[in-house]
Amino acid sequence: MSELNLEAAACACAAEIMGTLPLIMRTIGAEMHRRHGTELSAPQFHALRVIEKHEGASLSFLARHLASGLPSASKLVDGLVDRSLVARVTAPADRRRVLLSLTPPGRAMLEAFHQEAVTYLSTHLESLTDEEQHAILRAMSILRRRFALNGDMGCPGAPQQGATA
Amino acid sequence: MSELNLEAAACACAAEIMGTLPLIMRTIGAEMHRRHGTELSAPQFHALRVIEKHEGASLSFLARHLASGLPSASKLVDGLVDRSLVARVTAPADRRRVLLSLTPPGRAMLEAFHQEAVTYLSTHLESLTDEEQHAILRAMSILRRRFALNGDMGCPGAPQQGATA
DNA sequence: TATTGTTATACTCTATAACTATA
DNA sequence: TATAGTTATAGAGTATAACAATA
Repeated sequence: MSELNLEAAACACAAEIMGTLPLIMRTIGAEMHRRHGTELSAPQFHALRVIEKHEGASLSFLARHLASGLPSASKLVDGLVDRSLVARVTAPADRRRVLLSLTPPGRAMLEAFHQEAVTYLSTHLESLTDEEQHAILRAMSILRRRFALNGDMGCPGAPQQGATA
Repeated sequence: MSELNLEAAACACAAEIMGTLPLIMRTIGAEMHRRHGTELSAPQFHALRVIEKHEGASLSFLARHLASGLPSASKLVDGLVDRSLVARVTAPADRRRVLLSLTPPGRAMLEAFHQEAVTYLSTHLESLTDEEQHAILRAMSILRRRFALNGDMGCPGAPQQGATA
């Protein structure tokens, strides 16, 4: 019965997560949208974050991290390149591939939006006790380890070689 | 300096949340999409959850909870009504308004998807220790209180009366 | 006149399929 | 032949503006 209890506890955890995370994400999204309109959509913000963390990422790599298809990622990048937020150049070593990187304006906009979201979020957390804040930090640390993308889903630019197998 | 530290701690919390929550949400979304394709999109799932929790909600109420405009909500509901997942009837007391409710198939589909998401999530949490699971439960409880919609954003069907002012 | 909701139109995001270019 | 990416086309979601119906 201890295994059964473990599973029940995991499900209880999962249900709480399903009841809480979407609420927080919508709260942040709504506030950012209220302040900046359609200046930077959630997919665009996400794409910038991936490219920032993986400078020189290929389009396939981005698509995997976006959990979307190549055409979607390609079109998304089109818009970011048109607005000079992302640079897209052909890879010298393999001219089929592209290398993505942030332009200085792209980096600046990403940093500004991220900082603004963090600051907004923190207004909801300031009145918490030290102990409560530490509980959140600890939970985030546990969750991040559990949900971290396995092996970074391949090198930023390298072709896929059975990452899931 | 203690106030400064409190603010810094809140920002650190916020940054961890920004680094963790989107990752989890994308993981769930990608898995659900992998299993069910476009059978039920995230906005549709969210709309069903709001209507389930607030039977008889008006379109305005739904739009507020979706953090979207009335036309978006109207079109979203169009699709759900066309698929017989949601019932939309004119309110007898005020014929300008509509009352939204789940149909039995709508309720069944929502329950199935929610249960599946919870079960999938729980597979990531089963191997955690009791203490780690409790840390997550506690953090979710704290966060949910902080981000709960104030006063439910008005009664489900009632007109807005300066909720933000 | 104010409020609820819909329709018209446009843009972003995503998906599938067909295509190009490179390896 | 296989892989990386783009283009073509279609559908969902959202926004603004204009409109209809009701209060």
